[in-house]
Amino acid sequence: MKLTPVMEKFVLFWGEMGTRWGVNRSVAQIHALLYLSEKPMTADQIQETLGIARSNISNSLKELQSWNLAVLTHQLGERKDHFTANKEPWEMVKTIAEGRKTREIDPALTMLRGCAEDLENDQDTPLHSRNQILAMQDFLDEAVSWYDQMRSVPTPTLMKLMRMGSKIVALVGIGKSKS
Amino acid sequence: MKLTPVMEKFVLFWGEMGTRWGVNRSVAQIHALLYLSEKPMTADQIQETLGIARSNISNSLKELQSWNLAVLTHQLGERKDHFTANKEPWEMVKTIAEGRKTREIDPALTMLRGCAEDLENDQDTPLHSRNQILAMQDFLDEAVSWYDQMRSVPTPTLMKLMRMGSKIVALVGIGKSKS
DNA sequence: CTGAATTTTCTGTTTATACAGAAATTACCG
DNA sequence: CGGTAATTTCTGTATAAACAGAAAATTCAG
Repeated sequence: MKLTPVMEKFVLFWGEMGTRWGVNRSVAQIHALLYLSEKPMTADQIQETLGIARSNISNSLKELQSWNLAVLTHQLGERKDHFTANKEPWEMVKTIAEGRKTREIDPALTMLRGCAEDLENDQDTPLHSRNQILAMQDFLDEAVSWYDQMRSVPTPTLMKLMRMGSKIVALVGIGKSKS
Repeated sequence: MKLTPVMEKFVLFWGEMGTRWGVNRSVAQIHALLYLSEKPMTADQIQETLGIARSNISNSLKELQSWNLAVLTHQLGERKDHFTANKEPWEMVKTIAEGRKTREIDPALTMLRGCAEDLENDQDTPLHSRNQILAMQDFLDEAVSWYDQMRSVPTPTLMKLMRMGSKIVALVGIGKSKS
């Protein structure tokens, strides 16, 4: 697939973007390409389009699959593996959120719970530091509990919630009365 | 300041965490340390505690300041610069969100707007790809508009909203009736 | 079972980032 | 206007990640 200048601009920027979020450039570029592409692409097609080494494509696709950001599909009568990405930005964000939660937030909570346990028989850690650690744990616990609930809310509902913006505050009636 | 084992565990983990989010280890460690510390710390104290080079501390503090995650304070009668971090997890997250928005989302939107402009006089880009680019722009526009509204909501209100979890969906009456 | 197509793993190279130590600059005291 | 404390910038080095090409392994058709 030949990229038009606009598509190239998009793919390159997405690649740069990725690096800032701890994703490597190739992975992000391939993801952008699949996002733009109407049809599933083979590793060879990706290679021709982006001009990066075949082995990198393979590893990057594996990485994208592990995040559920790319899925392997088969085309009728074709032997090669084809890959697609979800085309809905909202679903994409949800997928990324899910990945980051399991890879980063959950381990962080495990660590924090470990800290909390250690603190029970610890006379040395200053009170303020103890409290800070526990406060972080509480915060993440709450955030995860919120996330777990929102996860089950269907995307169209989430979209509506988002479009309400801060109007939601008045609607649920908090902030005006002291509670 | 001497770190107890628990504090060390926290700081080290935070450092690892940072690398996954595109922040370098030293920066994240220093931030964690300031988060734990009751009193503002000098660069020298940080150096003694974490054992990383003086120059790194300097650069890392500059980085943290550019994110508003560390602020320079002066202690009475002390000549050295002292640094503190916000101790509230919520405020911390808000600060990070603000930084990422201006550094990453805003430029992304600028790029996308540029693409949209280019697309006006572009006959080559396939329809599907056009639509994907525009869909991403719409999504980010909406997300930013939502964020701009939420930014002005006071933290305690945000906390209450979060504690409501998905109950909020029923309260605002969406999802049940078709709209 | 053989051979071609396809994908993955392996190995060395390049590139970018993190980092330390020294030098230089800046700020502040008497 | 020195002199010293404090901080930042500069320069080289070490480390880790990204990457390419080749080799190996796997898959599938006939």
